[in-house]
Amino acid sequence: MVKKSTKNAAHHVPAQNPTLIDVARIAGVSPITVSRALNRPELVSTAAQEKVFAAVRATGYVPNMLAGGLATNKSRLIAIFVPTIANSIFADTVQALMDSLTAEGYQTLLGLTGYSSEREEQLLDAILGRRPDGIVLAGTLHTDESREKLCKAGIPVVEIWDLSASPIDMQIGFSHEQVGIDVAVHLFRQGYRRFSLLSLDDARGLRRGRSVIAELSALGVHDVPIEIMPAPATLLTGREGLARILAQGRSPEVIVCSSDTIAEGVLAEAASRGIRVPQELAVMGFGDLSSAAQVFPALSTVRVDGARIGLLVAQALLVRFSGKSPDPAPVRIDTGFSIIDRATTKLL
Amino acid sequence: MVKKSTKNAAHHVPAQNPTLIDVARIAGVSPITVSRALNRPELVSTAAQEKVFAAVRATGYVPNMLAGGLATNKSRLIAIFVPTIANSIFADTVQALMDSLTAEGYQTLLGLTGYSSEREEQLLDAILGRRPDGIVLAGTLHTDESREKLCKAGIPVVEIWDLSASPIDMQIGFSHEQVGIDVAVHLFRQGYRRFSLLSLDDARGLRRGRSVIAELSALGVHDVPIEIMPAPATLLTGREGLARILAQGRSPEVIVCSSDTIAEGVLAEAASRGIRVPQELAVMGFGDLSSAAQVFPALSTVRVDGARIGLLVAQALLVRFSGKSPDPAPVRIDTGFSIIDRATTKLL
DNA sequence: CTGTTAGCGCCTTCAC
DNA sequence: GTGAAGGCGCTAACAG
Repeated sequence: MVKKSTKNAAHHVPAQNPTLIDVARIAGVSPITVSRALNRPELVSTAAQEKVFAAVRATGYVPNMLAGGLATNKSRLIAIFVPTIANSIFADTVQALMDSLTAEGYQTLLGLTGYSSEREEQLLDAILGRRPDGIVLAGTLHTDESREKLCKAGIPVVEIWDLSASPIDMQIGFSHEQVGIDVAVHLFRQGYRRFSLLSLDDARGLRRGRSVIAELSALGVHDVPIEIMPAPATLLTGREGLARILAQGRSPEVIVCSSDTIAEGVLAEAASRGIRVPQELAVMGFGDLSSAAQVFPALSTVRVDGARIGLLVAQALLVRFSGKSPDPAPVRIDTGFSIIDRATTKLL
Repeated sequence: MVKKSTKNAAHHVPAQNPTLIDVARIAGVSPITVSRALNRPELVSTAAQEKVFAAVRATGYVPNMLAGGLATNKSRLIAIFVPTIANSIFADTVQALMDSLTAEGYQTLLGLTGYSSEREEQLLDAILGRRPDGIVLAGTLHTDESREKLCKAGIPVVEIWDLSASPIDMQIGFSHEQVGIDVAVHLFRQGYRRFSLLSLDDARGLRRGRSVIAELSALGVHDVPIEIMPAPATLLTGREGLARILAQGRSPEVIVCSSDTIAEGVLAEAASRGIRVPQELAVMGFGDLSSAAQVFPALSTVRVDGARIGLLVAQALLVRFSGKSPDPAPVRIDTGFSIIDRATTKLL
């Protein structure tokens, strides 16, 4: 490394990022005044403020948040864990959350947990090292150590897209069991009796699926088969899923899929086989991913308002940060969902 | 705020995150030895290492990277700017980049620039404040001030998904002009003569479109119309786009779209109007978003290997970071693209 | 191989 | 309304 001391030599060297002290010197005030002018301007006279702002502009000063964070023990960083962002039902949530937080001066650290719990552990450590002010969990945390570490971190945690028992801290989501029940009842009322389920090997998807099966059973429809596909979900997953179901000699009237991506694959496979949807085969998805209806007028789905969840999460966190109450009110919001029936009505 | 001093009182207080000093005390070594054991274990005796690791485990110590970053002037943070992540052609790139960087101990700061250049400015400031070690630009930087700030930040910058003139620093992408030329030539050779373009109001999309028009003109096909839709791209954009084109009384043989999302909308609109694709209307997309072929066997597209770009970016950055050369080799990689023709062959 | 000293850039506390 | 001193947690640089 080249030693470039001699602070005075402001020749044409990249000049090292200017610091608050540089700004103070140029503004002719003390460093702390600069700090205050930038962070709590109400504590500083207008005259001083102007001198400071001028100096900031002149130097192109950008506050070093690493230093600020170290001093205040606040990073203004929120970590959010998601299995993946490609083609993800969480995309809207992440986007909304980031938008809201950015507007309040927070940044987001995205953690892609993927499908390996080992990766997840490492990632958690790495991110905890950044001392985030809050953590949002969109996927499930697979290992117990992870959960423990989270708790010990002593920061707000929001689990989203679910309402499990045993919350770590806050929860903003909906009941996957209820989804299963509502889907089952809805389709049953439409007149469907021969069901097949197609699910990703994913905790929540399976919970929804089991709930569908249980409810159907209560309605008198037994032995509903479920085909489980390995992660990750792609369109091929759906195509192959339908192929398998048909290869088993089943002839369902309706296929309930654990995600829209899979459902779209089913539609593609049906199309390539000349099966008319929904007349010969109805398809139900989940997530209303990318407004699937606009491409597939015949796809019904369970719509979850991902953006709203993101918004609520941001609010909940910001309230926590502003809150003085040492023992904050517990947050547990059921955001609900809605069944969008575009074309499952059975044509008898 | 409740004052919780008296470090000895390790009763059942959340105990404040343990610091390196706590670990050192417990391990019976000096703080710097702990630091070294964790960061450059080769400089520390095995005996000391073991004492340190034991103490780390006992305390659940997680290094504070804010402090570390401040001391080393390295944040191990890479910022990446993308217009949006929902339904984005950059998703694969982001995913691949994050995966590679995470494996090397770097984290990613995602910046969603959206479509407002004002937002972009703020965002840039906020992120520069984190002192990232590198910046990746997937979208275009709209304002000149932004570009200047970037340069003055004095860190590696990688512009991706493009090969414009006047690079800021490194470039990893392909020529959008070349895409236009290749698409034009390809379709012309297939026998198409009546074209319509449908583009988002987006700098690169328009560059591709203009290039298609110019090349077609060179081939003797003139007056190719281009319909420009406002951002953001959704499936509705495509549907409406086709509707407009048809409403103008045009009857193109092929529609060249600026993105797969738009192309999928066109397919949906065509389907709802009973227009057979590709027999009556061929459709060409761009990006090969989420392997569109698997859903739309009749959609041709320009395939870009987004994941590979992400990988190359990570490599380029890591080389820079390891590199001692004060004047590193310039990086400008043409990743190319390929035209995937699934069904544009004209059936005469 | 290990420890000491000093300081990264900022903000808190307390004084004026 | 402003400033001076000290420290946040960690790691360079230099000793030993």
